[in-house]
Parts: sequence; C-alpha cells; structure tokens
Amino acid sequence: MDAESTSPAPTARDRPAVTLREVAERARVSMITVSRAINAPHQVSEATRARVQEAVSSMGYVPNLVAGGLRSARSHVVTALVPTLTGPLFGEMVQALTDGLELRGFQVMVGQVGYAHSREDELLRAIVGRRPDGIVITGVMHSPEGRRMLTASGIPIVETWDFTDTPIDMLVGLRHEELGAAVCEHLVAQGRRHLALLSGGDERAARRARGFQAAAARLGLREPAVRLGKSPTTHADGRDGLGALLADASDIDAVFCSSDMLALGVLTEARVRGIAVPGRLAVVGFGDIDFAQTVSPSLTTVRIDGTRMGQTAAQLIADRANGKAVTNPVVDIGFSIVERESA
Amino acid sequence: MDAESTSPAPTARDRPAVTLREVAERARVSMITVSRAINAPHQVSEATRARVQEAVSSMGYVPNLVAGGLRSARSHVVTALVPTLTGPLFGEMVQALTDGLELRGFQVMVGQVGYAHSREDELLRAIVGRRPDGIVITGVMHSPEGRRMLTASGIPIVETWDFTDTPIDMLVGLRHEELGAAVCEHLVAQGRRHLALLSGGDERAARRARGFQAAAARLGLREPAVRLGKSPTTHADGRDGLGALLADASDIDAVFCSSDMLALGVLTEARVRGIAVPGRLAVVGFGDIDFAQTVSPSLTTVRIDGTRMGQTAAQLIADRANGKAVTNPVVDIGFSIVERESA
DNA sequence: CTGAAAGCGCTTACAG
DNA sequence: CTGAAAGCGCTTACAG
Repeated sequence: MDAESTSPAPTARDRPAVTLREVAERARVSMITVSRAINAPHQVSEATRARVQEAVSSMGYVPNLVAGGLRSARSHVVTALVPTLTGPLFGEMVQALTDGLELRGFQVMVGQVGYAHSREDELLRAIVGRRPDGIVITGVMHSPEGRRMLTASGIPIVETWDFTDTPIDMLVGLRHEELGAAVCEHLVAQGRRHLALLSGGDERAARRARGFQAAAARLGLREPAVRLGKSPTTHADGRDGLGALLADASDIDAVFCSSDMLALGVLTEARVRGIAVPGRLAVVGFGDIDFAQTVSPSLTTVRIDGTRMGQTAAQLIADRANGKAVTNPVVDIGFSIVERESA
Repeated sequence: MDAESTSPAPTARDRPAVTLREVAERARVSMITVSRAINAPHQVSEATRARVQEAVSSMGYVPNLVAGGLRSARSHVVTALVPTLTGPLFGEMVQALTDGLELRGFQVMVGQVGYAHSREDELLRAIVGRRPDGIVITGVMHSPEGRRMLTASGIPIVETWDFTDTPIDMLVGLRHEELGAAVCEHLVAQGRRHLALLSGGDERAARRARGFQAAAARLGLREPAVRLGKSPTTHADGRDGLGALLADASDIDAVFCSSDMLALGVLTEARVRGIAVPGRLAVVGFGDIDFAQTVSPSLTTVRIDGTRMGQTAAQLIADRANGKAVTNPVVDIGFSIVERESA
C-alpha cells in the first residue's frame, strides 16, 4: 500500500485550471472564437476550429460550466431529491429521468433528503441557490416555507410519486388512497374478510393505509389489524410484524404490506411458522421489485411505472425549461395490481 | 385533476430572481454588507444585521451560490459517482458520505454512471466542468483520458470500493481478490470440495471470482463450476444460475454468489428443488444487505463497511479541500465474512 | 463596522 | 467568419 504517495504540501489546486483566455492566446484567436469552436463549431471556419482543437487538447482545457451557466442563466443541471438511495423503489424513476434528460442536454444530480423532513428547507435553499434548470421532488411539498421558496424561484418543478390538487408547478404521481382501496377490494373479492395492514412510516404509506382502512369500513368488514413501523422498511420488520399481527388477531387471512421487502419478511415468517400462503394467509406487497416475481410463492404486489414517471418528468422539465407550452402539467400515472401466487 | 393550472405562456423564469444588489438597496447598505450579514453575521452590527434580515426575508432572497462559488473558487459541492442507484450496495456509503460532508459544510450530489463505461469520459467532463470541491468515484478509474482529466483538474479525488497501487489521488477500498480467496478458504475449511461460482459482470465481481478460482487451484481443488452473468444481478439470475450450475455439475456442494440478491435466488431455487442448505449445498453471498440476516436459512455473506468507507472518504475530501495535510491517503478497509446458517 | 473597486470565467449582444 | 466590450451575481482584497 503506497501510503506515502501524498504530495508534501497538499493544496486544493496546485495550479489553477486552464482558462478560455489561455486557450485563446495559444490558438491566437479571441476568447469568443474559442467559445464558439467548442459550443457552435459550425459557426467557425475549419482552419480556426482545428487550431482551437489543438490548443484545447494539448492544454487539457475543460470549460468551466459554472461560469458559462452564470452568464447564460442556464445550468443544464436538473436536481432530483429522493428520500433515500438505499431502497430500490426510486432507482427506476431516477434512471429514466436521467436517460430522458441526458438526451435533451441536461445532467441529473441526485440529492438525498431522508424520510425525516427536518433539514428539508435547508437543503432546498442549497439546491435553489445553485439555480438548476429544474427540480424533481419525491412526494408533494408541504412546508409552506419550502413551497414559497420553490414558487418564488421560478425554476420548473415536478412533484412525483404522490398526488395533490394544488401542485407547486407540475406533477407526475398517483393517488395512494385509491391504491389502498383497490388492494382491499382485491382481497375481499378473493374471499378474505380478516384483513391486516403492515406499514412503514412514510407519508405515502400512510395514505395507502388510510385508503385500505376506509375501503374495509365501506365494505362492512371488521376493522383491519394494524401494525405501523418506520421507513425505510426491512425484511426483519416484515418477520416481526407478522408475529405481532398474529399475536393481536390470530385469525387474520390477508396482509397488505407497504413494501415488497416487508412482504418478503412476511413470507419468510409464514413459512417458518408453517402458515400456508396463500392458503391460510394472502400477502400483498408494494413496489414490484426484482424478487417479487421469482420468490416462492411469487408475490402479488402493486406496480408503479417508475420508468414512465421518470420519462414524463423529464419531458415536462425539458419543455418548460425550453420555454415550450406545457399543456398537461399534472399527470396521474396510476398503478396496477400484479396478481401472482401470494394473493 | 387540475390540468389547466399551467400559465398561459410558460417561461423558465417569469421574473428574474432577487439579487444581492436589490436586497442591498432595500436595506440601504452596500452589497458586501449584505453578503457579510448572511455569511459572517458577527462581522456586522446588530442593527444592520436586522435590517438586512428583514429585507432578505421580505424579498425571498436566496443567494446565488453559483456566482459566489465562481468568485471564491469553492463550490461546497462534492460529487459522488455510482454505477447504479438501483442496488442497495452503494446507498450505505453515500449516506455516510453525505452525513460526513454535510457536517463540514459540503453538499453531496450523486451522478449515475451505469456499469457500462461508454459515456464515462463525457460524464466526467460535465462533472469536472462544474468544479466541485471533491469527487468520489466508485471503483478505480482506468480510462487514460479520464485519469488525465481528473489529475489535471486538481480536484481532490477519492476512489472507492476497489484497490490499486496507483490511485489518481486518494483511495478507500478493498482487495476483491483477497476477498474471493478468503471465501474459498472458508468453504474448504467447512469440508466443501466441489465449488461453484455465480457472478455478475462488473469488474469487482470479476476480481472476486479470480481470487476465488486462484485459491481453489492453490488448494488443489477441482476447477470451480462457473456461471457468469451481468450486473446488476437479480433474484431471477440466482434461480436460473443455480439451475445452470447443477446442469453442468450436479455434485457441487458450495456456491459463492457475487451479490446477496443472487444468493437469495439460489436459496429459493434450492428450496424449490428440495436441496438442503447448508446440508447438501453451502451458499455465500456478498453485501450483507437487509434480508441476509433474517431470511431462512440466514445467509452467510461478506460485509463491506460502507459507513466507514463513506466516513473515511468524507474526511479525506474535507481535509484536502481545506488544505490540511492528508497523512494516509490510501486506506484498505478490508471485509469480513459474516458466518450464518447457509455456510 | 462598513464600503468602492476589481475580478472569478465565461456568454450575450452588437458590430463589422 | 471574427472580435471588443459589457455583464452574469457574487466575494476578495484593500482601505478607512
């Protein structure tokens, strides 16, 4: 291990980076000509372009996009805020968003907010202060201070993964109450009557839970057994959760879990306890992640089309940033129940 | 759904954002005094500070950090590049990196590279062009063009998750060949002789595989059965992979999987086929993610301390960015085999 | 404690 | 096709 490879007096920048001015001097043209040779090559004669190219590569010039962005008031950066990078859920959306925006000349940077919104305003200030060309946030923004800051910024905003009739700007999401109700109806249609709910603590999980409970009441079922935990949810929470639910109500015949990871834990616990799934107990997850299709029994779950959500958000941001009219700034992408063996 | 809530003529910025100059005019002080009231409040009298605060909040002023960063040559942004946001593996490190750098006044932005390195140089140019105060990359950088660009940039760099004796700048990682060899030795110590390898296609997985194979040869075992796939790996790959391995060599008694998700698929397939784990087949994963401890049988796996890796990287970046001497710029954080039921 | 001037590295808006 | 000047919104470096 080469532990001595550090320079004797480390400095952040040994020599300052090469600037446009230096490239221009070397190529014997003006700065603006170098700028054009890089950003709009067809506006420059071939001979000049070649001289500039040579200077650029021999000097290792990398344009300072911050300076360019300051002058042109376009950063070509879109910031996405997610609660967590640990779970698999947001990855698909961020991937599609990244791909969609890259095509259109934007770079996506992801910031991690955490499920606890304590530092949200502070983080928002740091984001807005960098003047991105767009901001994609997970969930709807509730803090009045945050809403005010985003609105006042004039930056195109897309709220995602949730639904509100009063978005800050644009929105691509879904109604989690409807989703919870649909799962309840699905279980009841299969003859289940003794429902249970195992849920993480984030806001969208809580909405799904409310929809589920409301539907149960509407259908005249007994009140579902409930076990609330925190987000992000784990496999262990699923195992423990089923144990706790059974201790409360040993006759439950269906569990709706707020994540597939919880549901996987429930499947494991049920198997260890010798409880047949779906025979005695139906299990429904949320997310349709990786293993849902290939565990045994395979997992019935609810799928959100993260790719479509990301693509739509990319389109909305790009259109607004480019000054195009956005005819449909609020999109409900819905959900689908993926019926497999477990329910 | 309020589909008509868009403004009639959408523009990126309806009115330009409030600037320092406007705040200064309203507070009847100079621009520099506003700057100080915000960034170094103790340098300003209480009365002045109050006037500035009032102007700032009533006008909704959010300082343009890009402009400030351009002048001061400090962005307070550190960029982290990860192959994928979909997997659970890098989340722990990025979380610790974010927390550690936030304490020290930096904001972490994550960029997604993908496992395919086709666009790596292009992305790197976009990153370096934004002049972050530090760059954390996953894996070691191989592209000569990329190495040159990073070195020339003078930006503090930390390579992570892998090991090389010729890092670009700083490094916090581990030797995957050693890890693969250690897993092989662990299995052999348990009496396993007919080894198999199920691996994703990324570079670090390939190194683990090589270490595993080399150790098997050194110990005089027959050549391990091998099944190579691509990254990111899935649960389905694990199920299919075990099937394929058994078709090749039905007497295998141990499988080393390059991810816990693969290993979970192997566990599922083994259960469905009635193959006892660990009785007839030992299974080892990689990553020690969420479910490894609580599946049944619980999963023997290899743990990398992502939190420590992130914290160490945060410390290194902050020290170098602040001009402090970095005495130990290359850190091998090692790994540990977490022995559970499956092997 | 406060401020006038200069400058960070680019692009815009003209002009030829 | 090429360029001189101005300016993006801040902070630095002096000065008082």
